[in-house]
Amino acid sequence: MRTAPISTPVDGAFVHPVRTDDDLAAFHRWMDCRHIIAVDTETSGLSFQAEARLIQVSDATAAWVFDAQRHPLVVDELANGEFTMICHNAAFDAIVLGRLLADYHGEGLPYPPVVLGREVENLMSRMIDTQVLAHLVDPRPKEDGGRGHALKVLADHYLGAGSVDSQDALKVRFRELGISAKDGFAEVPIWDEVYVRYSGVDPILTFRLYEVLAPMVDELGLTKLAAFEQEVATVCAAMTARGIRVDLDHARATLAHLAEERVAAEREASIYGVHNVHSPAQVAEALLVRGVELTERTEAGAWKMDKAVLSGIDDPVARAVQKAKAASKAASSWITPLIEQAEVDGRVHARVRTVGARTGRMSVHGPGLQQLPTTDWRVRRCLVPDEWQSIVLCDYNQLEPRVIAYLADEQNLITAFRDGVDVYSAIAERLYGVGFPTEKRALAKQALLAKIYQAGPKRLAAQTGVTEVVATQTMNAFDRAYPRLARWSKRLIETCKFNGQVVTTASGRRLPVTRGTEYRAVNHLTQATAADIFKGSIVNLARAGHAERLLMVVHDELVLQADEQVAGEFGEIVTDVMSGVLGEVPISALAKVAGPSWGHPYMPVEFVNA
DNA sequence: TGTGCACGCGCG
DNA sequence: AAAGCGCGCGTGCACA
Repeated sequence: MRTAPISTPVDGAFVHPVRTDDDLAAFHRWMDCRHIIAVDTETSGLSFQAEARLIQVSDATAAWVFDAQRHPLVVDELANGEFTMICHNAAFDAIVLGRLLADYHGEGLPYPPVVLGREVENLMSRMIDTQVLAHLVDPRPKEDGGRGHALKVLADHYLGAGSVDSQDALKVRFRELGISAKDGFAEVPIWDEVYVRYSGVDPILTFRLYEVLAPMVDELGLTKLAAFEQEVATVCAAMTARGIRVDLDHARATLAHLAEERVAAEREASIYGVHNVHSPAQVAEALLVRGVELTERTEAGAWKMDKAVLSGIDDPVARAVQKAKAASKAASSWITPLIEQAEVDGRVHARVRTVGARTGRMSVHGPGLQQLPTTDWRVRRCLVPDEWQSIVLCDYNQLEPRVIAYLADEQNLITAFRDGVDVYSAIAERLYGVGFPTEKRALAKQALLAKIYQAGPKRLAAQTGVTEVVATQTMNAFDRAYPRLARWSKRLIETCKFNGQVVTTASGRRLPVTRGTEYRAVNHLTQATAADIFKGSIVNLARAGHAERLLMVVHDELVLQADEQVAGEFGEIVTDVMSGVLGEVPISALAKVAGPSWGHPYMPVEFVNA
């Protein structure tokens, strides 16, 4: 008995539920000799351990839909087949399928991290991600004049307007069934016709999207870059699957301390009438009442009440508000997410968007491990290595300054890098002469960063505390001391204004130029080139056979774990992999053995031995 | 109740 | 003529 196919709003496309032996036989006849298919999964939610509900396999017109919990052999076939799998956001599906495989192989929760990582790596290595391809063709997010990279908008654009939105259709269906939008994906009956229809439509659109994007990728000269991104994504998906162990005892104890700190500071603030420290309007009001002069306004015209403003106000209200906000920030932005997002295995499995930024930089979320504070060591202290392992941190030395020196062919900077001297001191020396006052080093450093970010004197002044006049003099002196850098930036911006729609990095990565903000191209080119170098180190680490040691990536830093006894040597191996040259510019990295937690290098000495 | 914007703040 | 780039994510607040 065959189950009746379900029609779809997509032209010529049908969805075949696989519920009987005859359905399965028909699927196998369809699959025979295929070398490329689209794969998608539906889950009960978006968290790492969300339950798999449906698995969909398709070409451009036919989708086959499986009950994920009832078809172990299909998952095995996907994992061990010879075909390529097209997915939209492949890491998500690879992890869902990898967890199913671990289940079927009798691993059960919690999965051994390395086993799960290998399943995911194997699956990922045979997937092509249309989200990545779309990003390479046009990396602009919605908020930045682009389309973003959601399946729906990409289908609309590349396959013709009016494509169906499965998410919207499903939300309507959830409402019909009387289920909240939040719980819909967990509670909608597996064989609900609407659910199955739209679950099948997604891989069909993904397959069609691939057929359009693949030739574009080739025509734009992005074939090699796409393969490179694929390797990066494979390493990062396996890293997510393995996760990082959380010291939950330490996390809970820290949370309690932070609550005490917050309560004490809030009590202090409430004496002065501030009952909500997170309401800038209320804080401003309380300060004005106390006769404090406010000058800065926000974009929307309200009184600016950020850290920079508050720290410049000598008043108990400002101090109490800052203290309360700091404690609350640490608790709700980091410690609580670490506790809540730790899975049954006691680990966080942060996801990596390998093409997260429009520059090709990666971003991490769920939780956002790239933003953990460096000043409050208690937060990173919550993340610990596996048994008998030691955390090792390896980061590039001044990667972006080296990159911009290379791009601009600025010999006056390149010389400093080649000589291996402290580059910020070298800049200060060029600006202020031998024996410059030590505090000038920080100004010189910020001046270089200002060139990288295309900041002006106003910003440099605010950042460093010098007057705007001094900041202007500094920037001018910088341009005289590094004339090739100044000329390169100026020419790049002019070229972009004249005929620039897109600039490309050496890897071929496309960086669209937005009219009116052509100056950003200087930063985009620098940041994107640095991102390519960083990703190269990940690929090389994998090729050297050490990818399984990777715990997290933070823009120019690799967080790894290694056997305690060899952690120091391992750090050297990794920094060797990371190091190299960019033209004449040496690219170097430094390893640090952190030991029992990611937070240890950030602790004051008296804590380390305690 | 859910959503989007403004603001703030952490990182590189 | 002048321009601080790139993210994730929490709270407050207005509005559907």
